[in-house]
Amino acid sequence: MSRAAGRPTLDSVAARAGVSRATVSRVVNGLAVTESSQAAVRRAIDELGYVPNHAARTLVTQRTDLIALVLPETTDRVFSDDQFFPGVVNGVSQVLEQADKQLVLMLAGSAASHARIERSIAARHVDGVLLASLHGADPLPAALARIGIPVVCNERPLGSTPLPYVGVDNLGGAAAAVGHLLDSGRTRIATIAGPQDMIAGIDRLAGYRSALHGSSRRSIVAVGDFTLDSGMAAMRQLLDDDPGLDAVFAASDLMAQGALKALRDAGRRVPDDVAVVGFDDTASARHTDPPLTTVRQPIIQIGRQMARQVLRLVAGDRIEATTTLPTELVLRQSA
Amino acid sequence: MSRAAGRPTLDSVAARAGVSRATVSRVVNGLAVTESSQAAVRRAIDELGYVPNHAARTLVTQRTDLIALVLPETTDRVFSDDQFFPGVVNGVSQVLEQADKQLVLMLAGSAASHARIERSIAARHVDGVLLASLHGADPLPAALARIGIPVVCNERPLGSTPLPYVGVDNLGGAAAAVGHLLDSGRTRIATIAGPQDMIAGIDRLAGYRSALHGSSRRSIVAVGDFTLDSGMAAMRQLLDDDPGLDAVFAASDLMAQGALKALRDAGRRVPDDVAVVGFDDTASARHTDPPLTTVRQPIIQIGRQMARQVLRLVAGDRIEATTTLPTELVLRQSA
DNA sequence: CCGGCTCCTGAGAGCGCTCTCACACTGAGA
DNA sequence: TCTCAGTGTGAGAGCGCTCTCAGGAGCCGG
Repeated sequence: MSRAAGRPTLDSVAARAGVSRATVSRVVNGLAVTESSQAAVRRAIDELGYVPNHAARTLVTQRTDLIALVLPETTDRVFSDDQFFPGVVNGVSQVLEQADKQLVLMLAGSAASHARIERSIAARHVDGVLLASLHGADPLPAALARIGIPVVCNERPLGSTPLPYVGVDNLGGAAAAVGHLLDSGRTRIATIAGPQDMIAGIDRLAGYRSALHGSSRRSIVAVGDFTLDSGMAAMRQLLDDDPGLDAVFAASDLMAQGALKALRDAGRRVPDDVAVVGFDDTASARHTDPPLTTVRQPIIQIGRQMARQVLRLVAGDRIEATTTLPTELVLRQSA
Repeated sequence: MSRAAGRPTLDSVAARAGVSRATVSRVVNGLAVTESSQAAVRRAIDELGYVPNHAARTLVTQRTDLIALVLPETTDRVFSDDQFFPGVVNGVSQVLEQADKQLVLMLAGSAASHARIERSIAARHVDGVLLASLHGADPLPAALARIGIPVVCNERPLGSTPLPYVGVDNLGGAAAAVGHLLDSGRTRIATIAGPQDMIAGIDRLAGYRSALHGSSRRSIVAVGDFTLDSGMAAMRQLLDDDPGLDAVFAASDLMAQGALKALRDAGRRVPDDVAVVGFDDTASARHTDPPLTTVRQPIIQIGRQMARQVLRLVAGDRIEATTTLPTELVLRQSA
């Protein structure tokens, strides 16, 4: 039979150390206390194995030390195959760990889970919210803004709710990719765009267009949904539309891999017949055949920066509404 | 200026509904209450937008409704490229959502984060713990067992701490793969094993050995760490060791992809010269060249089952210590 | 018409912590 | 010697909830 009624409390530590509860609290929270009671309290804490009760602390401080990462996609898609989500989680968790906060993961696939997440956040179950992978008409940003909790988005939220966000230079990256294709003498440059209800899809297409605009080249566009299969389908369609194309910019590495497959199936050599550039620089880009030239976005940095920003909001600081991280063209063999 | 002092409490709802705090609590928790007060309370809750304070509730019930998923690998590796982690998260989160629990993600890369996680769990910050990707000498299982919190592991924990776990039939899957290679007439069958401080690495190698044992074939082994690069290196070494080999079983799809690359570089055709079988059936297995024959493990089910088990432990039920999910050989073109 | 039963309700204690406030004690300055 | 800062400490209220317990209302049989 173990000792009755569980864990030691502030009171039991206080009793053992021969001081008041308030003094123990001061020691635990690092406030001024004489050397001697300090020592006595520390010894009592060690001997009793005291660990503060988080709920009790939360009840009075109104802080939970929890940050939510909300992924409002269908769970299948979030996890499908690109490495965006794990990278962001990684970055976020690095920063939260240093700040001694915990990460609560909320996947919002269904309408029901949407409601549940909103309720949980309205209940101030967490101190702040990170919102990733936003789609066009998502009502969550507006709902959170109404609740008035610190929120930081990944990429500029579509719709009318202005929320601080951390994004990457999609436009510049796409333009750099297309610029590289132009510089290397390609003349008929197509693009496989991403979903047009996501900033990453929209802005990368815009970057493609703006780069072509400078030259007198015509734009050739097919739209995918960032997945490999959609890239394959889009590439086939592009070849149908314009068999003479000599380059493709795909808005994700996965779609670029699909394009590579479709091109191989169609008997085109890469990069000899058709140059291919991707976007993301995921781990697999190094291993495609040929290795993929692509636009690197600093995924872990995105996570880190989002976490830093939300922590500053939680702490009551003001932050700049917009952070844009640079992208970088990585040259390999496919273009 | 907004209304003073924040959110409505049980008391304010009670006042508005003209009943006592206890009655409101009963309504909120679905206990017996007359029709009329029921209605009055519901109306008051709606009008006030009342949401229960989670910390206050936790303080008295001793439940947090939080389940931790601990990934005690270096974060880089967890997220590297295979899809195991996202799949497990997905499954776990599906089940937790239904049970109205939240998922707390804890990445234990460094020793410091290890300590932090232990502290957080010792403080009963969560109701239960899911432990994945265990490595050999990890002290966490023992530490958690000592704390006496509900824990469910992914795969049998190495070391002497007996904890309930959910695993897959690694041995049977590997044996099936090798059996298929034997059946199709391959005679010199090598394996690229996984890390030998992880169950998945150990058992898949054992499965390979046991299948070969039945025939009179010699085993040819190289060890990788589940990554593509390690698979490539291992394949090169195997070709050095035994240029006449005609089949390889790789303990992960990623290593199989590395093997595919190394074989192509060495001028071997797959499957004509060398057959290749992987393990996992990740999304990318369908897209390798040639498409990968592999052993499918039901990753999402693992997550689901782990979550179910830990919820039962939290609820005070007894559970069977061991759950083994089936694996299944998926035939494609590589073998 | 009364005792006993069931059912619902309200009062109130208490979960473990933080934080304000007042008090005791020191030492410097008048 | 007395006042006045300045410093450390303890008492106690209160965070918002659950849950026990006693009491009141309603209904039955006697």
